[in-house]
Amino acid sequence: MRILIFKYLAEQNVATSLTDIENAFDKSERTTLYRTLKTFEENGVVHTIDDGSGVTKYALCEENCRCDVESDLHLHFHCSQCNETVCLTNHKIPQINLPEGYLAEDVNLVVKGICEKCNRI
Amino acid sequence: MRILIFKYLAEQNVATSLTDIENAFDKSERTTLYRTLKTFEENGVVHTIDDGSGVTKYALCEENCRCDVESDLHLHFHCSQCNETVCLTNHKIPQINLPEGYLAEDVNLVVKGICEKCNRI
DNA sequence: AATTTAATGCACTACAATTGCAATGCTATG
DNA sequence: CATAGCATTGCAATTGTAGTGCATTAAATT
Repeated sequence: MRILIFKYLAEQNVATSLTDIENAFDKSERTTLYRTLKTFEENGVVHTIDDGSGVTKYALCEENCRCDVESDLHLHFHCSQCNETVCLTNHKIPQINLPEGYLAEDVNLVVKGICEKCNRI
Repeated sequence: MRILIFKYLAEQNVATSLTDIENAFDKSERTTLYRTLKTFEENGVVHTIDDGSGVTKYALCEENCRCDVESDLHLHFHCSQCNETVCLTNHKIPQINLPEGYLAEDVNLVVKGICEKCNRI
């Protein structure tokens, strides 16, 4: 089952919500998926994305992803038209200057707009 | 009632969740607050922040805030210790380079870590 | 084979977000 | 002043996601 989930995620090139996965496998249970994804996350296989749509989405980590040891530094793009979220892994988050006394541990950067696919139509 | 809510928000220097406001006014209803805030948001009085805590937070827009006409460009800091979210209105979001074909409409940048207050303790 | 451990499925809870509808209050106009 | 129309508020209920508890099944270890 975990392997199936992994494969499914590998096929997607966009971040996928729990419900999406659930619909893809109408065999399996939400709980299983939920816990599987949690396990994946703990072991640095996937990372979660909060794209502001109110639903947590999941995406496989890249080969050299180090989101388990340091913050996940690439940005995400959420299309307000097709509602898809893509990882722009090549677009790193620029250095953020914080005021004195603030200590950054993690950075979440989500850009909303129209994705390339919808823009073409 | 709306004026009371506005005043309350003006007193806060951190972004405030619906529940926070609800507790502050144990007279009023969630629905009223909810709709009031929605009205405020539509009219550019407040902006909502998704700081990743799973709860939408609200903060008054600045004097010269133009988040109704263009994206709200300042960043937010969410303290993982005291759980407060502050608007770092002086810290603008740097220009983001997107791949060809992508059109940005809004940018949401939340930095998580330890805030100045908690860091001092 | 028996015992232990991991994985799965079902049922349920918790909480934020949201909506429908009725009741109330306010305003404008005849 | 009456009343019709609209905005605001309150209550109840619904939706949807996240998460937990427990029993059952599958797998691994001895």
